[in-house]
This record gives sequence, C-alpha cells and structure tokens, in this order.
Amino acid sequence: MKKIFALVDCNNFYASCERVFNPTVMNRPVAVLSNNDGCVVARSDEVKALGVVLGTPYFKCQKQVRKHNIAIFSSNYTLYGDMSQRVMETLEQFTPDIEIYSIDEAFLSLSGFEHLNLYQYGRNIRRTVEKWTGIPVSIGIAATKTLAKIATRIAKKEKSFKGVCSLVNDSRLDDVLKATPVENIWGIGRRSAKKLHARGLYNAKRFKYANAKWVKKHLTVVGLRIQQELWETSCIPLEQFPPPKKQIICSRSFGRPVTSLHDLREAVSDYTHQAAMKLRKQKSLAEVLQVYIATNRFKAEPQYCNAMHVTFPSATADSFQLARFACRCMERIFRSGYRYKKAGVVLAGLIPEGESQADLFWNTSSLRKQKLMDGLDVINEKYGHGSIRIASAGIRQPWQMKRDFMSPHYTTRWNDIPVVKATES
DNA sequence: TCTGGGGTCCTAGGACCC
DNA sequence: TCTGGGGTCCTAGGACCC
Repeated sequence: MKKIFALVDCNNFYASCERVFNPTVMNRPVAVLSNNDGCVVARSDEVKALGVVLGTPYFKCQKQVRKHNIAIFSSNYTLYGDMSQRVMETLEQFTPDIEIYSIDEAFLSLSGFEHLNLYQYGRNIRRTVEKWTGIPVSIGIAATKTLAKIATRIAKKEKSFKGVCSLVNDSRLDDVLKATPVENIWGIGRRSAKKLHARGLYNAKRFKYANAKWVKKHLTVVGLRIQQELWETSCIPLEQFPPPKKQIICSRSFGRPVTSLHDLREAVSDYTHQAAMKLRKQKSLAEVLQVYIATNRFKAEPQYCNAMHVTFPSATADSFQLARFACRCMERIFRSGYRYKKAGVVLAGLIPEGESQADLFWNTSSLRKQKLMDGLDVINEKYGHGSIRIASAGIRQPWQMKRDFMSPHYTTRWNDIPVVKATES
C-alpha cells in the first residue's frame, strides 16, 4: 500500500503562543528569546519581514526592537509545552497514527485515506487546530516524510495554498523539486549542501537524479535515504512510540559570570536534579554521569573548559546520590581565577528500571529513597518545576539565567489565568 | 553588559580477541 | 626478517535536526 504522510508544523510557534493569551501583541511584531535572553529564536511574520535573522543575539537587534516596537519575550517553556500538548491532542482527532516530532511539529500517517480529498482534509485539520488552540499551522502532505517537509515549506510560503499543500499523485512533483534548493531539503545541512554544489547539484530535482553511488560515497547512507525519499520511496518510518532517550543533558549559561566553586556546585546540583527528574520520568537509570564547565568563548579573557565523568558500579536515578557525585566532579575540574559562563550535566549509559546490576559494596537506592523521589516528582509536577529543589542547589542562586521578559504561565498556574473584564459601553 | 539548549545517527580509528 | 584476516566494542568528532 502506498504510504501517505502529513507534516503539521506550527507557524512561528513560540511567538504564536505568546499571542494567544495576550491580545495587545496581536498586531505588534513579536520575537521570543532563547534561554538567558541570548538570541532571537522565534519571530512573527512581521519580525521576519523586518530582516531580523534567526539566532541574532538580542543585544545586536535592540535598535530595531525599539524602532519597530517589537514585543520581546523570554522563553516560557511551561507555556509552550502546554500549548504543544493541546495541539497534539487536537491532531489525534484526525488519525491514531501520529508521531510527535518536536515541540511544534507532528507527522501524521494518512495511509488509507486516499479516497478523501487530501487537500480538503488538511484544510479541515488546520481550521480545527486554529479554532481549538489559537495556533496557526501549515500542513504538507506527500508519500514520504522528506517530501512532506518540502510540501510544508510551500504551504507556508505560497499564500494561495492557504496553509496546505499536497504532493500526492501530483505530476508537478519534479517541478516543485526543481524549485527547491538542496540546502532546504530535510537532512541536508551546510556541509552536504557544499558537496552537492561542488558537483553542480543545486536543486532537489538534480539531487534526485544524481548517481546513487556517488551519493552514498559522499553523503553516506543518510544521503542515500534522502535521495530515495525524493523518489517517493519511504525510508524513514513513522515513529509512533519514540524509544527512551539514550542520554539526558541539562546545561545552562549563567545570567552573569560565576567565579566561585560554591556557586558552581549549586548550579550542577540543580541541573543534576532536573536531569534526574527526566530520567525517572522515562523510567530509566543512569550508569554514567558527566559534568562540564566552560568560560565565555566570545570574550577576550583567559579560557578554560574541562569535563569529567564517573561510572557507577550500579545504575541509579537518585537525585541526591547523583548530585553528590556531580559536586565531587566539579571540585575536581574547577580551577580558580576564571570567569565561568556555562556548566552542564550529562546522564548517559541509560538502562531501563529493573535491569540494574546490584553491587555488593555499592549503596543501592533503598525503597524508602525511591518513595522520596516519587514524592518529589509528584509535587514538582503538581506545583510546578522548582517547587521542591535539593538543598545543595542553594536558595539565592546568583547564577540563575536571565529572563527579563517572561510572560505569565497562563495555562498552568492558577494566579496567572487570564481575566477578561467587561467594560460598559 | 549582552552570543541557547537538547537531542540523534554515522564514521573512523584504536584496543582487543581468535 | 617476516607481521593475516575478521570480528566486536568503545570513543571522539562530524553532521544534522528542532
């Protein structure tokens, strides 16, 4: 049976989320900043039109922000995560086979839906999502994921398509590919694009008809798969049930330079706890813990970075145990006299709960400790992240990241629920 | 003053084994 | 003086994604 994939992609997702509950920015350009208010990571259409490039450091576009009255927001992941869930739940109305690919994208399997007018079906999905969540989306429909990605670009770019583009059984497919630069193909990054250009392959159609042996040699099997997908041969399947993560990272830049071991210990304790919560959520244990620190590479000042990892005799998901080791690693790699910008924690060697090898001389997590962890997670889930932290993460936390333009937690905090006031006319 | 964070997959090369 | 061939496992680094 021929496969059909739809890709649903939220438009300017973070910026759209900020607009849903804040009508005052509906007609203003909106930009959302990365963690630490570092770079622009999401832009409304108006901001794109003003020429503000994705990834621009905030301090480099402040002039434009003032001149054009751009509304600026710090990243509010609690809000975006919740809005994402609403969008995904809406999509589940349309097919049971859905892969949540990222916070703002989902692949839907529409195989077996050929009897429908796929374009109209897409339009229906789009209307419903916008009505139920307030988030505008673009939808691309095609025989492979790679082609669905291309279709979505067209749906977004060509206004006459009204947000939906189907390339299923479409004789114009090669024309569409011809108009698609290779660097815009999903999975073709800067380096691969350069190689393709060097061989005179500038658009997706040329790539499609290129010599497969050459493709395999220079772009590996990954490139070969992409090429196959351009031929409508599906090689990248729908992953409905994503496998558990193989590593969990928590790393952050600091709001200001950090110089003391004390503060760095606090920071990695906090990061370790956050990573451990994710670890427990996917019901895994970690065998390896890694800690790293780095100075600010953009500054002309003494640079230092280092990392250290420990392997446990028996895998664990205990926040306290992990944090203790994280602090010990930090003590080992810390050198005084530097201004640190960033620290991170990696949990690796992840195995499913219940598959751990007990070690005779290793203090394995007791049942009581496990109950304590469960309690911690329940409370943090219910009252918001950071309601309960571990003491070694400190209270004052001078290293905390900057978030000067944070919007309220409209959907997840009682006190932040928007209030609509009637005015007398 | 101010430059994000969290992932995956693939390959090459070294260690080690039979 | 000569130094096969095949296999596995691990790690670091490259490339890419959102």
